[in-house]
Amino acid sequence: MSLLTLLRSRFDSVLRSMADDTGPLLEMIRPAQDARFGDYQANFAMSLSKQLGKPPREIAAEVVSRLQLDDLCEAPEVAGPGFINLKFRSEFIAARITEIAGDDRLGVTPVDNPRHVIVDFSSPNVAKPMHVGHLRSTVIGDAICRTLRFAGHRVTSDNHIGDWGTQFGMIIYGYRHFRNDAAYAAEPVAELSRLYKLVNQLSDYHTAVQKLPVLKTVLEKAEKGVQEFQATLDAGDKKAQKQLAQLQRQAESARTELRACESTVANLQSDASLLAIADAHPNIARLAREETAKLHAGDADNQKLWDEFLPACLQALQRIYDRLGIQFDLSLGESFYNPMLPEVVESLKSKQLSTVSDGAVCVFIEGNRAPFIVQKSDGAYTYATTDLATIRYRHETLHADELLYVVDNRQSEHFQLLFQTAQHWGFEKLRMRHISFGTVMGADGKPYKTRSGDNVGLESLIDEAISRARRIIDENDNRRESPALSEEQRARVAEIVGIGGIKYADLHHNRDSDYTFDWDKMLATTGDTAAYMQYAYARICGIFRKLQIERTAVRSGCAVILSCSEERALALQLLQFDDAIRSVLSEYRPHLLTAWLFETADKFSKFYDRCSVQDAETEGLQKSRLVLCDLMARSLHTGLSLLGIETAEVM
RNA sequence: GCGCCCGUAGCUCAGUCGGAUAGAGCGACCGCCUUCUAAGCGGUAGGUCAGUGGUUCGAAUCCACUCGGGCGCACCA
Repeated sequence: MSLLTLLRSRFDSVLRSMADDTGPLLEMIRPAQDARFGDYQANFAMSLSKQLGKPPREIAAEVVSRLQLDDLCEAPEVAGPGFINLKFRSEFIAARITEIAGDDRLGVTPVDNPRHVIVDFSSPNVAKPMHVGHLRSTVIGDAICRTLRFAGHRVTSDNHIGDWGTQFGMIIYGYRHFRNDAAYAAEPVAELSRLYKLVNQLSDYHTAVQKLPVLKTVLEKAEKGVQEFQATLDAGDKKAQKQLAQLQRQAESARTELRACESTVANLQSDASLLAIADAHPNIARLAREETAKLHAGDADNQKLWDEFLPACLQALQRIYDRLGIQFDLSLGESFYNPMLPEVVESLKSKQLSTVSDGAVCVFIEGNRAPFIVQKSDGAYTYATTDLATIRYRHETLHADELLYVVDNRQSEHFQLLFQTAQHWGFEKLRMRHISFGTVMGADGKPYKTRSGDNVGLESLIDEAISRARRIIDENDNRRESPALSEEQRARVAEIVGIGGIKYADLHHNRDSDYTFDWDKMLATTGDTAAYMQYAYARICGIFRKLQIERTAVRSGCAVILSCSEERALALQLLQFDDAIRSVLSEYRPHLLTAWLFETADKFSKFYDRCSVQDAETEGLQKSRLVLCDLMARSLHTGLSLLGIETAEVM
């Protein structure tokens, strides 16, 4: 049982006689903020004071007098306005460590009510190379799956691949008109990706050409508006000043948009051969859309091309997942749900959930102005329809209890509408949750892009991380009197550290926040990084190597002695792994696990610094320290593995 | 115009659905290797928690407004 659960159950029996609902009060028992206040603190007395009409300190004293805690804690102390400070007895901590020393689960008890959770993450489009925008979903989703599984839930990871959207029309169009056969034969995915980009570029060009005069007019109007307003402006009128600023912002954004448009046009026109192609395909955007429509309508030729393209595309994706060490139980793409879509719309209609508006079949959710469009006016279905079909399939066929969607926060409105529609549609019992996350930013404060403005490819990102890690490893090992690593080991460690660095950097931020991508911080050997944790792990392995002791030899029958504050702090920290896992899963926030890992590694480093294992005063103390070391190593290894991060025995 | 999110140390970020003197890492400065991996450890400096008002025993946290920034908003996914 976790320490918190244990404490709370003891408090619960006392609080029951004082309050109807003890839940919120028990929530207020937490790890102490400051070591001076002990290990844990209970803060409920103050909020209980009004309810009971007694001073908080009196309440706290009464609770303390009735508490049965002697076997766990020193005598509780009432402090300040009514805090109850708790300190575990060192004998209790030592006994618990001995108990879990041989436990594969490191003291983490499986959940009481396992659920079947389907986690929908990564979800790239095929034919477009994966880029840094897919990183967070992939890494966070994987960490959530692993943690849920470890906690005892049944988990199905599902990659909802975009394999049926408009990009296929573009590829088909490109393939028919611009294909380079030799390139296609050699590297089909690269060639398809080139074709996609080309068609996309040509479409954008024509759109930009059309938009140009409109944007010019908009800008002129906006600028004129600013001038006129300025002319009549009363300098003392704050409201007018604000209005002016707004008009100026509008003009500025019109200017930005116009410039972007102009540069799209200029870029293409600067390339004569490209311009010739563009001129020869003036309606490329519409024609590409029509290819998509034909595919969806069951056109045999397009279907044949799709069947031909898809395996190669999936294989390319798989290569990246293999490098990242990520596996999916299912990869049911959009195409899988295509046959179910008409029925979904029929069902919504028959339940009178939908209305037709401007020719489109829509579900209107109260409080939302925007409709949830399930069938466009041209008869085509949307991703809303697919998402509904997916929900039904996951619940009725896969028997999921809970669905998690690891998707960036710009889609939050879509998911709100989706979940509410699904609830009205009859899935009230199914838990559905959008696990949203922020954007990966560059040093310039804008979404992370290459210098030329393209998305950063995931493959090159991985390569870069590994090669940077390799440089650090070489430098360190070469500095030693006799290098500890072979060429093969260095290459392997570089992968572990490089990929671990990418993942850790992502996971250690609260997922809601945008975060700034920074190579130097990501692969720093100091501070809160994967490398620091991995290094701590390798140092422990070094102790066992040096003393020529098998790690498994200390997992049973060794008494734990906590002879100094560093040992005690480390031991207590290790007992909190269970609570760390719980906290991660309560709102699906992996950064709470990175925080625990860092604190643990930090406490270990202090222990390592001041408590020699080799030169322990007694044999018993050495054994005890070996127990702590082994448990520490396994906690680090397990904790990192829940984040999808590997460790090396030697670094 | 409507809606959602954000503003915390020089930088990057935490801050556990209201709790004690607001934390960490990096950077800066000062120390520590004849001793298990110094990719380590100890210490110092650094804050008007964007601003104003409110709610109460108590606010970075809740409410209102203001300022500043980001992102969505009808047939793309």
